[in-house]
Amino acid sequence: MDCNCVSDLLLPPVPALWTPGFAFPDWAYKPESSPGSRQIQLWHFILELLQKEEYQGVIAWQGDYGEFVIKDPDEVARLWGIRKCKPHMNYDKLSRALRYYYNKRILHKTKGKRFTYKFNFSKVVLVNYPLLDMANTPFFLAQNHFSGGTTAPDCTPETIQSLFPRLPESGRGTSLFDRGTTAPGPEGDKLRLDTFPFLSSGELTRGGGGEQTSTSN
DNA sequence: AGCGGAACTC
DNA sequence: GAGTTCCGCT
Repeated sequence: MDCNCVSDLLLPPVPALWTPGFAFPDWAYKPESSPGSRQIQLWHFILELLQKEEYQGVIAWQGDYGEFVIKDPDEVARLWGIRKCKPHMNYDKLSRALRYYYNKRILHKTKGKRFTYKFNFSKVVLVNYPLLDMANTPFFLAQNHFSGGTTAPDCTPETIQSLFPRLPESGRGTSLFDRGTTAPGPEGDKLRLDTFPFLSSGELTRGGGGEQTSTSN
């Protein structure tokens, strides 16, 4: 009625554009919780932003594998607020939700680095596909993951946008509600098993709290 | 900035 | 279960 975010039907598939050198496991994306849904998980949304180049000024991969930094906390919070139709979202609240993932071991904080978190992809995978046979799975070949991604669906853009002071036109010139930004591209992204360290080594090892101390900040 | 408890919603 | 909102503490 008031905020019906369910127009995730006619969204085109997105090209598997990825940051060079950063092979991200696309299968981490849950097909069910695609672009339109307000039931999207936060970590999922984060992934969605990270996937798109236009948000690299806002949030981007940085540092170790699975590590990302929120460059513009307010903006990320705003985008999250739009997606969830929560006009009063802010980074304070968002970070609380992020903290929720600590216990779930989906995320953890990179200590010493501001606004920097790290994914536990091993956990992410287990959460989504508990019985997934990595070696031979259709997910690797035929994954139709996201589309217009960050596009706010039917939260009535006009309504939402009126609630949010900042305009998307500023800086990067990325319209939040523009669905035509992603051109259809080659889907032949052959994912390689050896790009996922945790499958063999398992990077989930964090003994008892003693972690790496960063050089910055 | 970052943390976690607690009450609350969906 | 997955946040959201509010809070006090470091």
